[in-house]
Amino acid sequence: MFNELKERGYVYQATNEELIKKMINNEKITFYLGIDPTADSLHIGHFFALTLVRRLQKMGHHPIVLIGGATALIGDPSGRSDLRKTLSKEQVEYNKKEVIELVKKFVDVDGNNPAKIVDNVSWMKDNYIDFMRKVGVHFNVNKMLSTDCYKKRLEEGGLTFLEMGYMLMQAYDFVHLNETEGCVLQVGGSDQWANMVAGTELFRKMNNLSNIKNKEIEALTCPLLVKADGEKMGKTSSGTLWVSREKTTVYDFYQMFINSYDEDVERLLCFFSDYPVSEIKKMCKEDIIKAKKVMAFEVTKLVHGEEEAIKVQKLSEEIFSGNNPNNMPTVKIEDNNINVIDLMVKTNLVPSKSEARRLIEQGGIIIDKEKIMDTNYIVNRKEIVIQKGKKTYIKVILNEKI
RNA sequence: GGAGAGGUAGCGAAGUGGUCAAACGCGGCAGACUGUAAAUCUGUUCCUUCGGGUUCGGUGGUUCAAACCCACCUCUCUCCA
Repeated sequence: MFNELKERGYVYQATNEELIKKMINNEKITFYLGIDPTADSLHIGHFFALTLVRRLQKMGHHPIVLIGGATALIGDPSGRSDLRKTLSKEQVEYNKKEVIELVKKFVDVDGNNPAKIVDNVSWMKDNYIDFMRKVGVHFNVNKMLSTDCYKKRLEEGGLTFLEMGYMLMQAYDFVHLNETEGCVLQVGGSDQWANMVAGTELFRKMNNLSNIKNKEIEALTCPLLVKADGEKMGKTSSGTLWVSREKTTVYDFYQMFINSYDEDVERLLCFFSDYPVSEIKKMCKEDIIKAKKVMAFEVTKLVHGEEEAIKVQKLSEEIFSGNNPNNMPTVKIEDNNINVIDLMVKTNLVPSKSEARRLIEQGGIIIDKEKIMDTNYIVNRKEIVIQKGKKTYIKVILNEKI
């Protein structure tokens, strides 16, 4: 079972790979993944980590998903070059609700091996002195500063004590979950490595168990979801790629994956589909375009459900084969006899009139299959399909009471 | 608290009284080529009623004229405590 995870590319760093392998293959363990509710939705990176949780859960291991209600108030400095904006308590409360709902969609919280969802705010109520005496003593600042995760913050300067506190909290979470839930493994993205290792070390120090075998707790990271160009996956021109359809439409979500680099397809299929690795390799070798389609479909299915995935795949194919399907992304506006430029701004196709004008001058606007070169073009039909560049299509219905 | 260095368009970074809507690089967008991929080449990248308008941390000031000079404020960094 461990080998399957490894083959699929989930295993990046491990505190003790042999031991983790044994745990996963021979035991039914309790493990956890932490997510800080720093936004009111999850992005694709969170979702990726959750697919590891799903896989472990399917193998019979017991998942805990920790929602970092306390840690979100501090803000993880890992890998950052600037101080995180501090969130208000109300904001975190709201985010928590939204995030929990999404987590419930992706990880089984019913059935005979339900995942448990916990919030670290419930045990982070210790007073400061107690916490510092219990946890703070075990942290060596020199050592903390030498870790990679503080590197950028250190280079940019201005690392605050608040941020240093983050690691102590996350480390303590692990110890606490071990005490209360018997949790022995933490999984997470590789950016969390230092925080996770801090947890295993804190555990050892607090229990003074360095020489007792089989009493260890372990950490396992999966690689960061990056594209072939090294950029983090999920950054789009309109912002982050979210997994809630209110924040990123199913269509945009699907398009994001269908536009992936060829080199990324195999890896993404390993993560987001259940096809055997050998078959995935074969698929990519034989027909990369087809494999890409399968990949985009599978991710969309996982995130938005099979019905939506089928719908959106069909839609995408129709649009890009030149047809104008009914359920194309549609915008309704009140006007009639409207200038193209105003229309483009009004439908949010472009942020400004200048941008609209530029696009037209460069031949990037096509309305009902006719290239528009005149910035004074007037649209007087009831319904048009407007195309911006090669990939953006919307249908506009005019003269509609909103 | 003291001393110094800084804050320029999405980012990095030039510019230090008029010729600056501000070089250059990255990123973004569009065009050509393609496979809704990559690479490459070309154009473009504050807003505009195309007259102009509003930008260079903030607020005042000097000047015919300020990103550039002065004062105060604010934020960041480095060194000292």
